[in-house]
Amino acid sequence: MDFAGTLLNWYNDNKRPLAFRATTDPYKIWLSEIILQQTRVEQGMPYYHSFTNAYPTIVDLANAHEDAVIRLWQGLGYYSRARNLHQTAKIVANQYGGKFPSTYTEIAQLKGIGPYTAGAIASIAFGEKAAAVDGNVYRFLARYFGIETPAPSEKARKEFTAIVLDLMGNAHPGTFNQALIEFGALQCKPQSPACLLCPFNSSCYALAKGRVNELPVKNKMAARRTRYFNYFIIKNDKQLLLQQRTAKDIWQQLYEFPLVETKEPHP
DNA sequence: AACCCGTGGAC
DNA sequence: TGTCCAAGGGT
Repeated sequence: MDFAGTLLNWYNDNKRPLAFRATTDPYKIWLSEIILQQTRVEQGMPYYHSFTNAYPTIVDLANAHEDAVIRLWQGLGYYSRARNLHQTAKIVANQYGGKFPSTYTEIAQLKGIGPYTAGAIASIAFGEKAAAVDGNVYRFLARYFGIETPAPSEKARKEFTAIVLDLMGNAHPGTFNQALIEFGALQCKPQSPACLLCPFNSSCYALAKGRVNELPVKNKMAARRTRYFNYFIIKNDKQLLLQQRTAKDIWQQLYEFPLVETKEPHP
């Protein structure tokens, strides 16, 4: 059994029955990919259902008020995803006649869609042979082949894209990409991967070399700053004072209590 | 290329 | 309690 065959057999036996896998609607596949960017499946799934329920088609989403879209997104984080989602819906509705573009090149030009998401949509919704290299794919292949190129980086993205396209062969691109992602998420996990039960354990570089915990090589994350927001709750019997964040900053366009920001907690 | 953008679960 | 970081993309 070759790599693709082994992977697809594993996927057939182990894949989760996720709602966005039960549709061929490019709109819903796109929506699921945007929601799942840097977001766990368990956290994103309620939002996927909320959006598909509130906006059954991409034209419905395009016709919504942006405030309503952002409000429905509230709690998910990375709100630029919601703004780009709405903007892209309007472009598809107005410039593509409500029909989602069907090629990687066209899809990749839309806002909020980068190399990973374009590859995912093109392959899953339209069967185009494109790679969808996310963190799961990078981890699995870095371990399996012993690749030490630090990620995320442009160099790593190109290197892994070429490998995926080669491994894919003539398999269905969308199924193969989802299998690769699901394998990374469920089997070749970041911590304590299930190597004893892994169908690739007889040919995995990292397992053979005892380097499972050293791969993949990751670029160190930028240090995070801590910000302190001190809110004033101003209200009377009927009214609550809120202000909208219009600045190009965190929580742009969301509403909040009046506040002062300080460098230390509790001034 | 480096930094920014959120939230919540795992440890 | 603190740190890490997830189906990344924009600038």
